[in-house]
Amino acid sequence: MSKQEISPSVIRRLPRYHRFLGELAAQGTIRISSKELSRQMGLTASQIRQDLNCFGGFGQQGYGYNVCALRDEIGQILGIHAHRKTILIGLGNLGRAIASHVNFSQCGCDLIGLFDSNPFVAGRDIEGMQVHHTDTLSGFCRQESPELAILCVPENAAAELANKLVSFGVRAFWNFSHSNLHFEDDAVLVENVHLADSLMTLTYGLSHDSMDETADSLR
Amino acid sequence: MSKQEISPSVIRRLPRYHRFLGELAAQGTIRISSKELSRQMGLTASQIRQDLNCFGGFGQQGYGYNVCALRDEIGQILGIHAHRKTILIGLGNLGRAIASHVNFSQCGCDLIGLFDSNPFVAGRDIEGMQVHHTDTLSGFCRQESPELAILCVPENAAAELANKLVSFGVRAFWNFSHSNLHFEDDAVLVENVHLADSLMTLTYGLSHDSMDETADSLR
DNA sequence: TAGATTGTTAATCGATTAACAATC
DNA sequence: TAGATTGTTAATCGATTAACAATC
Repeated sequence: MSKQEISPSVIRRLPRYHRFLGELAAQGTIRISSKELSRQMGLTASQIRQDLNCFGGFGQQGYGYNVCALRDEIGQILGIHAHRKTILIGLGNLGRAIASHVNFSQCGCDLIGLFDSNPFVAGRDIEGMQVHHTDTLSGFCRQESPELAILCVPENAAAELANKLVSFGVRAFWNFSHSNLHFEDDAVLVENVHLADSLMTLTYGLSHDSMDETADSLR
Repeated sequence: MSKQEISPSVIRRLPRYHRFLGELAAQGTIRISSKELSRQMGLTASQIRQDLNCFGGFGQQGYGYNVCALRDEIGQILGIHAHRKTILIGLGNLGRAIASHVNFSQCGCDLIGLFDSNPFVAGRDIEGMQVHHTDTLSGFCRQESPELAILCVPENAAAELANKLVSFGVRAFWNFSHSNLHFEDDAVLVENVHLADSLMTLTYGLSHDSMDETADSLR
């Protein structure tokens, strides 16, 4: 159990810290102060120090933070060395893109199985992995015990599938179907990804931008 | 210009309201109270009423909200009827998935051009649209004046490309390259999407779950 | 009218920022 | 030592929740 409950806002910033520190390390930067890091990330130095001190004192007064050491600490906190067994269900356009585009090992995940309910897709090879038919999920899970499932299935199939997977022992869902998964049992973790929501904030921004004539003429 | 500046937290909830109201409408629900909607969405009724009242009084005391009318209002606020001219650059796995998977018109966007720098990709047809070579971007933008660009290019290509596009008049970026775009000029809108960040919050959750033995044994 | 539910103000809570003593 | 920068406490700010009068 961690010291205290860490707030979601802090947790959501951790991957970003990890990313920036990785870039700094790649550039050969050895040390960095919270002030300089805040400048580069567009945060305040206070916030960075507060965030990090949720987990421990990783810096040194008068010196700052060692880039590599801090990155490693954050990686540990995130659990990126955990090799969580992960399966992906639904190999349409999006599923295939996720399978090939996301760096799973950098996220602490091992992608060990691909599944699709379409018999013309099952059997094919994608990214050097064979796609299994969803009918074989039960047996696969009994044997491999995956912890995390990525859902790239149609909206109407997601809830039923997820329930089944929970009964097979899956404890976390990265859900790209347009549904809103939710489990009473909050031992089951869910990230509902709605890409369109992110695009719509741009649509909103464009409409409410003072530069914009369309919006102006509408009011 | 809108009444007051709306907070980003409210704006980010709008697409979600829109989505839920759409589902309710599809189910034939005519009216809904903030209380019932809050139950279904996992929010508080207070928050819903506060959020909506940023934009106007869309309800009726003693009755609640008309589902369709409210949905239309939120759609207007988001600007989903704007037909923003949109281009997508980079038709690798992810670019192709975005092009085919996202419902652009529902987001107020018209996807009018696909571009790739690879001459073997340029010329091909994707989703019934011809892919142009990135060399033709300048001319295309002069002619069509797209407002929004979706970047599915490699990290190292994103910043330079984005700068060029701004000079061509593009005012908003949906950025899937692993870079962090940022413009001093805050008339340029940016949504940096880092899919892996979302996955990592699950990794974190699995590691800090009390059920988890790996994490326990590490402390 | 009575009941329901909004719109809105006030209270609370949490997250961010500022300040500064501790210390490398 | 002097300077820099952390870790941490206190102050501020903003967002969420609660309460209730207005009103359909």
